[in-house]
Amino acid sequence: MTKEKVVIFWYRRDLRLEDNAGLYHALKSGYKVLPIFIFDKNILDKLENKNDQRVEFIHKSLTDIQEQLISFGSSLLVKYGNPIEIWKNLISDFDIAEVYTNHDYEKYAIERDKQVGEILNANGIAFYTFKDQTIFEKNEVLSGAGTPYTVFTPYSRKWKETLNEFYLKSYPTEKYFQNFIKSNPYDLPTLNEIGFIETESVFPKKELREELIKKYDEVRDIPSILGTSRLSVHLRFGTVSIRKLTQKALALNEKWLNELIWRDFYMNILHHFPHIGEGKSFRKEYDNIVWRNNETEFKKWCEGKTGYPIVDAGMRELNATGFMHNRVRMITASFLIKHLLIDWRWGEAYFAEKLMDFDFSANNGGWQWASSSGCDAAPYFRIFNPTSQTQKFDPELKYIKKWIPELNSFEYPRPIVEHTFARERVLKAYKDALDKK
DNA sequence: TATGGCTTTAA
DNA sequence: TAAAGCCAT
Repeated sequence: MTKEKVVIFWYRRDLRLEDNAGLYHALKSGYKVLPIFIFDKNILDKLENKNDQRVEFIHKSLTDIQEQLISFGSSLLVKYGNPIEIWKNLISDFDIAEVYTNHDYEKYAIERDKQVGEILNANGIAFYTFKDQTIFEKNEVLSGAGTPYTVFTPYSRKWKETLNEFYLKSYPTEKYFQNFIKSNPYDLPTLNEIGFIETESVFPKKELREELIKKYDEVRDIPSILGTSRLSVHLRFGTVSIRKLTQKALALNEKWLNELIWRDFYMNILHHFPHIGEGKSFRKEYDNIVWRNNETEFKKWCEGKTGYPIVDAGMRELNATGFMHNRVRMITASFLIKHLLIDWRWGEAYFAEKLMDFDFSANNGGWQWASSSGCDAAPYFRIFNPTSQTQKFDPELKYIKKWIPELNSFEYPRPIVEHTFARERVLKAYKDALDKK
């Protein structure tokens, strides 16, 4: 008996059924659609922490999708292994007509997709990919001269000019759910089977708190308030649609819209300047800085024991929850780089390991901003003063006390370095490096 | 076989 | 950004 020809939709960081570009096109292909997800051994094996909340988040999101699919007689197929090997097996297990997926702009993903595409094409299978996780990508927002923007403000202006209703329209996938292939439910591998353990994490809700977003511009900088959307993890894994959120942002709050545009901006920067994906500074002259890279101090920073309360509170929030308020991300990053004169890549890697919402382009963009090596970065002589940042954004020490209960006891460490001394030290290091060119 | 300018395309 | 299709007069 010949197998029925199917189209495969490959889920990656777009873990939702609704308003999903690649899924929509798959469902309209004229073939029955088998949705799949691959737990990538190459990525998972590098995660040292076996109670990684992100793996659990993915697992939970897949379970949600699975429940919906089962409710109308279809099922998600979830595999665990090396994607190249998995694809070879899929090709022999199914009679695949076409494969659909959404763009991913990270270095590893681009290489993986290229290899998968070659294998599929060699077997006569077309591989179709779509923009889904950004509003604009690649060359859709360019300057008048046809070059990519490297400064946010003109980029955002052009972004807003280019925007129209069409770009925000939802893909009505729900009209075509009958085009998923009917199947008995496939078993999802358990977390345990892929080498991880349950953490009983509580994840932020994916519903947008509209009343809060209306006041976003007033409260977003106060880390003691839940004044931000807390949707970053959902954007990271695509459990919410960027088009729907952008519609909301246009209606609710301009400042918050700008945050979504920053996200597009950094993803576009990664596309146009791939050297930042290879551990290099956006501005190459900043790779001449001679870092101190003191491992003991780095460890203290990681553990939240620098003796600077706002820095320590942030690092402890990160360690305890996998999240850090964005204002505090800037302060802790600036402190590591400029007060301790430690290579921003060390901090970038630590955030990458710990942040539930970790996204390469946004994380790298943020760290290069703080280190002054990035596009549209803070000037190198801008050095956050932890004390005045505290006075401005946590004057009653509410946030700090939440994370440092021993603040006023002898247990709390003395400052690791004196502010004015550190300031002069880093200014000289930067000056020396930048003069060298 | 009628009208105007360009490109492509649908959510 | 709404509605279509394709090329040149």
